[in-house]
Amino acid sequence: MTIELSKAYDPTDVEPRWYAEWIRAGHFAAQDTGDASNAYSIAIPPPNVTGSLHMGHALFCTIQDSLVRAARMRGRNALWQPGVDHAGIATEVVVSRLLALEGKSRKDLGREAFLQRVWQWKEQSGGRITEQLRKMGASPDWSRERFTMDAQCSAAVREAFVRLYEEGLIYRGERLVNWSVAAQTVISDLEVDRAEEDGELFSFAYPFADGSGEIVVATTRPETILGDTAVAVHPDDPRYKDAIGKQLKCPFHDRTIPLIADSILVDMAFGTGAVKVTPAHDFNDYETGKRHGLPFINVLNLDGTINAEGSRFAGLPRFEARKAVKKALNELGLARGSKQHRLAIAREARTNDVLEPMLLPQWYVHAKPLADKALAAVREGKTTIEPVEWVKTWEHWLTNIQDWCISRQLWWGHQIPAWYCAKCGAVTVARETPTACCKCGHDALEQDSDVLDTWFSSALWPFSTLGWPEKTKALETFYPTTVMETGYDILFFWVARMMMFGIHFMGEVPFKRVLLHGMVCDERGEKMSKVKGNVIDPLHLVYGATLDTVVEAANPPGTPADNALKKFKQCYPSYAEKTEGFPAFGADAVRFYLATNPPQAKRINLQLRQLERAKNFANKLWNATRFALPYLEPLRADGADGSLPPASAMSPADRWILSRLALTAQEVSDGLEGFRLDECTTAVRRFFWDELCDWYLEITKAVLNGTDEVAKDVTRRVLANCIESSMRLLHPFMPFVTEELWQKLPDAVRSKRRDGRPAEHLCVASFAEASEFARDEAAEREIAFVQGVITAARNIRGELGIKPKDAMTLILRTDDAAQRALLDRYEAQVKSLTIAHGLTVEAHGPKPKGVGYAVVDGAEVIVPLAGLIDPKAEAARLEKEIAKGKKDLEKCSKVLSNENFIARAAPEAVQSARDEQAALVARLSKLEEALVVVRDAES
RNA sequence: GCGGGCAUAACUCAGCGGUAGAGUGCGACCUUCACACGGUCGAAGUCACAGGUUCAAAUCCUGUUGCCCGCACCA
Repeated sequence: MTIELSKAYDPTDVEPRWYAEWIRAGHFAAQDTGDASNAYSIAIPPPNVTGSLHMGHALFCTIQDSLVRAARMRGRNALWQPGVDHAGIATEVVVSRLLALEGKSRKDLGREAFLQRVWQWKEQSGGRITEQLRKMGASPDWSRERFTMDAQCSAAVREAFVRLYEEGLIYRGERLVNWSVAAQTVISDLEVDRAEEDGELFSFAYPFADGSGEIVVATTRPETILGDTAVAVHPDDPRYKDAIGKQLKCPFHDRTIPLIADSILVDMAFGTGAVKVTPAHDFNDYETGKRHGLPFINVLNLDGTINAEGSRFAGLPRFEARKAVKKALNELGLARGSKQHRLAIAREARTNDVLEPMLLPQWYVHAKPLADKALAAVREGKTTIEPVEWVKTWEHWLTNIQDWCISRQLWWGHQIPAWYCAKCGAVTVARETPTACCKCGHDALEQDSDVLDTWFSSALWPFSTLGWPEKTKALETFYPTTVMETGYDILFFWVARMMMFGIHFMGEVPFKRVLLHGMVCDERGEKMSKVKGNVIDPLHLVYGATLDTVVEAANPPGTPADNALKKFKQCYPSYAEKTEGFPAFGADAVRFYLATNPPQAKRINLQLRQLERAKNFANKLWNATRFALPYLEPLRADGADGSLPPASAMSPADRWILSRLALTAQEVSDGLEGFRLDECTTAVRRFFWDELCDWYLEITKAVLNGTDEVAKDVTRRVLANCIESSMRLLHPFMPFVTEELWQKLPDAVRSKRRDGRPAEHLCVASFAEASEFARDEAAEREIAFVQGVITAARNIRGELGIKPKDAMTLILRTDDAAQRALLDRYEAQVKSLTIAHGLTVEAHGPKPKGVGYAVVDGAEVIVPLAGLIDPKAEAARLEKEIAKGKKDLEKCSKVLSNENFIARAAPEAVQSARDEQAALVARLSKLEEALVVVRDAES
């Protein structure tokens, strides 16, 4: 029964079949053995429950799944811990928008009902991203899927909060924070998006209270005048020196504020050199206010309207108030003009709302002591950060760390386990809901309405998912995790915080190695964003999509189609001419392509051509296997031996390809160890395509179609093992196509599991290791010689324009017995690969006329086809070769004529230079003789 | 302003002390019995610039120029 494969590989036919199989077999399940030595674990960076798969997810999925699959095949107890986080702000924004469609607000529903709605929404659409990860071939242990809001993770959050509070590492304090009016919550400094925008710098005058003139200041936020509590100048500024200490009259209030001197805040050269100070609404002014003991006047309500402090402007929304204040100053005759001004505006990422610095009480984590331990862990090598470039950034940030504001004024999240006593005002922080105030014992307690920052629960992820605070077998087995792999953009958000909490709560780092990847960008290197219209949905690449669909997904909803298309083509120039959208590249191709990017690349410019190449590679695997399968049929016989034959039975080509395979397996192994998936994929691609397909397969055709049954058996087994091993080496990167093809191979050649048990699927078969195959340098040299001869003959053909249909014969001359033996042995292959009709192997002799000529390792390749060869062209070709040789020889001789080189360089370097020189001299003399003969024929 | 990074073939990027690499693209040829999602051959780089260390530098050091990314930013 012969297995037939279609002519071209179709991922849409193959990919959907295997995932369910793997799941059914339970291959992704990790075991809580308690044995940490054989464990390999990666905690997934939990995607937002609101999200859908983007290229960044596809990238981490590829990298992590490749590492995990390789570990699993190597017999490690591999756990890829899956899950999603609750994404406080993002989710609340999404659900609030849905409510808005019904004409309702969050507050209309109330906390309980709103949370119900969020859970409902989460149940409906929260599973989307994990479904999408399955499409990418991800192999986490789904039975352990966690959610940051589930009971286990929530218990961990509460435990962590209470412990930190009891240890004095969490406190409540009033400070200036970034308030989002739109999201109705504070956000952390890290989540602030700053971008330059055009604004207006408005100038106005503060009159001195004593009537002795005025001082002019400027502002981009005139409404903050309502909260000014000083004007500052530089102490050394001669213009204002004498006025320091005087009082200034507030335009809208019946009060005066002082003119103070501050060298930190004030830049004499900017504007008038005088700055208004609003300590409750500006970060620099806040510091200034603390330095000078100024009052802090908050003028904003949480909804962004001006509060009672704003006198007649009270109740106006902030931007209305800005206009009104300007108008009023004009009317008072205090306006002193305005000008266009570029300034960096802070916005909240999800709502794009302008953030307002506000003085509000919030909960903080005292970060310094935690950060010091995280720093030490990396310095001591307990955790390594790769690529190493990031270590400096890590150091810089952690040494200058600010306390972490962990409270958010949201409903969706872990409510802070702190209760305030209505009677004495004391705070009770507890694991279980308390019934009495810890101080006065009264029972009138109200829980803090805020929730914790999502990153707080994410920071516990590597151990909360394993059951902490319980002492579980899972923790014992998999903590510390082996690798943390994520984007460099969340080094601070997440990696640093996991390190701090991991060390603090577990007493051990949460991961031994950190691997940071870059950002997937468009073809021009621009970060993907809907605003730019360059977002590509990875699943559109996997399954294919029409151009309309692709372009629609690239832009925000509602973008006009023609405009969207134009933007898209600008971002992806290689698609400028196309009309048909994406073909189904398949998950394997997307993965393979993503894996070819080195980890130190900060930007990964999505190159659709490269992706196409990856798809073609899958097709190559398919077709090479399709070609080989019929020849492997005898291995399906009962009791057939599919193992590698002894070296003594193998031909040089057999030993050569296995030697290359050994090298490749080593490169893949090294690449995995060093997180250089680019090197892994390059190595296997080269092996399979350039070596196995282009040479070995071609060489074996003559044998497999021949009559020598013993040779056929040997070749068949070598070929089968090469293909089988290639599938094993590639499986972590391209799980679907390799599984499909591996399943089609005869049983006798399919590898077992690492522990010797049979492997029903490739995904649990033992990984291919270099030790399975022998390096054979002699065979490598021999085949390199045969390849050299073939390439030289092809070169003559190509350069001289000898068409394939032109009958060509070859004369190969060498006095070296080993070379002659090889050429005899591979006569059929040399002929077929050069399309030569005849071939003679003989000893060196006088140069014949009218021939194409080349020298390979001292052997001569002669193409005696007088009728076909243009002597002029051949002369030109030889001259080019000679010029190249002379240049090399010159370099070589120059080095060797340097006495210092002979004396100081490594002896091997000197020897190899001498060998090189000798070979070049010999080669050149042969080529020059040949040139003379050609010129003879010409004249 | 402070810190970090990058400048290598037309493009995207490897290499990081011993004679310049890959893929794509480009030019020519080939539908030869797995694959045109293929095959063969070819052209193409003074490795940003200037110094220095070394027998030897794309590779190490210093400076210059040009880009990029963080952090802090002018009221």
